[in-house]
Amino acid sequence: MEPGRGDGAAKLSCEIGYATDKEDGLLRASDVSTVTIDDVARLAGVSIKTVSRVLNREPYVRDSTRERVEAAAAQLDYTPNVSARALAGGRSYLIALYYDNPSPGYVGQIEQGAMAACRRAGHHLIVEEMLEMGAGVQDSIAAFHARVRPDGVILTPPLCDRPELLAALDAVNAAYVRIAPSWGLERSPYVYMDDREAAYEMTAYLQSLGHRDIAFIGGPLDHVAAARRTEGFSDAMAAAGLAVGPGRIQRGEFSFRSGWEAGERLLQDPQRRPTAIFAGNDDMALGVMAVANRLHIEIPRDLTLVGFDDSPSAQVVWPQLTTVRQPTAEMAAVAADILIKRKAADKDARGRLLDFKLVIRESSGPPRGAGAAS
Amino acid sequence: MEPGRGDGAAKLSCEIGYATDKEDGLLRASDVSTVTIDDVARLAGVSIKTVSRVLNREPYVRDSTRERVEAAAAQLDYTPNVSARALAGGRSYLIALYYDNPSPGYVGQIEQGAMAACRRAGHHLIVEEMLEMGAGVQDSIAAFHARVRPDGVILTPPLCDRPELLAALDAVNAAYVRIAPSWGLERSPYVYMDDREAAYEMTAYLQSLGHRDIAFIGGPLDHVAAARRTEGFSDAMAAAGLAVGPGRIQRGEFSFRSGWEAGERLLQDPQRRPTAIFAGNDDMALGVMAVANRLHIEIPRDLTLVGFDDSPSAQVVWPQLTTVRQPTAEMAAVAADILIKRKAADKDARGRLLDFKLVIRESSGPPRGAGAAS
DNA sequence: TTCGCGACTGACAGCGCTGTCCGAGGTGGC
DNA sequence: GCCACCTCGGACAGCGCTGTCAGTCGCGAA
Repeated sequence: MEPGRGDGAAKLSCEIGYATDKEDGLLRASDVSTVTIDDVARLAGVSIKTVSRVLNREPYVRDSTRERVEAAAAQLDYTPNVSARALAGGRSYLIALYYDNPSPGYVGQIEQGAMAACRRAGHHLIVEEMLEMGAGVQDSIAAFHARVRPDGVILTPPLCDRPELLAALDAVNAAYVRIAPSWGLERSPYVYMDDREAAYEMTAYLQSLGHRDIAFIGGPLDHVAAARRTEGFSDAMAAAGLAVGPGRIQRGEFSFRSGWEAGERLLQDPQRRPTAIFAGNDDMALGVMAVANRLHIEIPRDLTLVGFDDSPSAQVVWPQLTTVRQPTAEMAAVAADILIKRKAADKDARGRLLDFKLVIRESSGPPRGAGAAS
Repeated sequence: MEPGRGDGAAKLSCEIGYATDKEDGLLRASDVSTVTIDDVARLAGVSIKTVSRVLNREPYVRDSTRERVEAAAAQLDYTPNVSARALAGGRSYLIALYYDNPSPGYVGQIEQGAMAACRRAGHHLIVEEMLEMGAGVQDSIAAFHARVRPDGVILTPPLCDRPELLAALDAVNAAYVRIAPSWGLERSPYVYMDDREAAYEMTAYLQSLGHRDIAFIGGPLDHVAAARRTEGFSDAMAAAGLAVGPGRIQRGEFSFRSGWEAGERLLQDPQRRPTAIFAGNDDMALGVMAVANRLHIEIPRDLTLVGFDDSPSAQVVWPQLTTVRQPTAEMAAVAADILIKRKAADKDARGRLLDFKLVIRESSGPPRGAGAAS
């Protein structure tokens, strides 16, 4: 059935043979003869098991032996086969990334961070989109883990807050790390950043520019990170002794449209416009920007506008958006590392805090008519 | 070392046991006792091999037997283990997706399409970012294939046009499908859409709105799809008997910045502005939009602006961008299907053509002062 | 009735690797 | 100088599944 699968000949492992079949229409199977662990063992003059020990960094291998084995492996370009390892040992060398549907830019960042960490450790990333809700999730998770047995799972928000999902993972006894979870911090290791502090700093930055009448557009009520951003804004205003006027804190849904609507409420009346608007995420900031364009309010001359996330779109508008860069990729990398090392956060907490960064671009400036910044 | 790995007890497969170890700091290993193929065989009263036959849809299984096995499998929630299958049979049930660095939105779409196709077929998607160039690629591809042995590889543009990469894949005899390749169409199956036709139709749409002085911003010279878009534009203008004035075809790099620059050249002189600009991709269209905003040119009243790609940002600006939707996800799904079925495109060609779609949004309208459309 | 053939099923041997267990040396203490 | 102990290396049995091959059964043809 499979053409070109040499039977006895396949034993002559060392040589690299290219399959010669060119059967029309049939995709070539990858039946290049492989170098196996006992090729390495033979070349190094040791037993298979010793090679395995070197590979797995087990103790009790003489340095000289270790080096000989490593040299042999390098010479043959030997790489252990993941399936065989998974089958024999407990580990699959696969890390799964689950996501539902946050912005593609966000997921992309997460993916890259996780992938980098995996690559460093000889693991691989396998991506799963979890769309269905409710009971279906349990089944598909159970099935996935029975099939693949990933060494660990990375959960992105808002997925990482769904209780059925966590329950399903617990049921198959999977190791998982959550990124920026909103609750149940005791349930698993997690990685996060300080949203409150970031919002606080951004607000302080606006104040340092000379703004006193600053509006904030928050996110969904059930979104803990969003709440903490609002908190940071309020705290910073209070700390500076600045009043937050009525209607100066709007609620949005983290969408362009909701940002637009909040922007209209804030900017409609020329008499009551704030000099700066701090949107709880970039998408909403872009909504505000669209309103401003329509009303011929020039940014940053007439209005300072800042966002949060540093999404790709933030650089693809004019003026480019001042925003907060989340350490998204790093968070994913740390999460992957935790899973690969099979150790929860090294010391004290199970949560790992990473740093954000203010990204000052062109959409922010001193308020109109202000002299130098305070 | 591994706690809780019952030795003899592990044979009592049917029951689901949750590991009880709660060793502090140590992530739980997934050592839930598994239901294996011989549990199913026992329950169905057949041999392991027969279960395997049913699983793999092999012929020569009596219908009644098949049903009994399927019932048993369903009752036990049995799912075959991928690693074991990979080790024993030739197939890994893993499809790899290689990408370098196109826009995250694009990759996200590709991923989703490929993932959906994989899921339908009981496969999984494993994502690899190929950053390094040159010789490094060869090694890392060889290593990856030795480790993972994916059943097939999906190559996205512009990756799919790199000869060293194709050579490396050929060397390990991997099956791959390319998405929108620019050259070497005979080297592998591929999936694509008709960029020329899409650009032609978009141009015709602009003409139908009443535009006669239309400018086009093309892409990089070596980008075949870009060239075909330019071609479609030119052909449509010629077909309508419309002249393309000097400087009306600009070249960009598919980036926001290059769109901006082209936009400045096109819009700087109020006397010589086109009534419509067709940008070769959305990012460049957004660059033009930024220039227009700055110059207080109102879209679509003073200028019609359209893009190509339907990237996520296209909806996150105001006015929302009229553009061409590429069947990105479908292309990836088709690519995955080809690899899973292990058959090149069914009949005639190795290339599979998919349909695009014009997405009319708010950035396009009749030229200023025009009455009804022609 | 016997033969032959196609339909169907099962025993068996691995795939490439790791965990377990055991045994051979070497080392140091008394 | 002997034994206990530590250090290191190898034999062996699978992990869970599939390919191969050798059957067994039933049924129409000879």
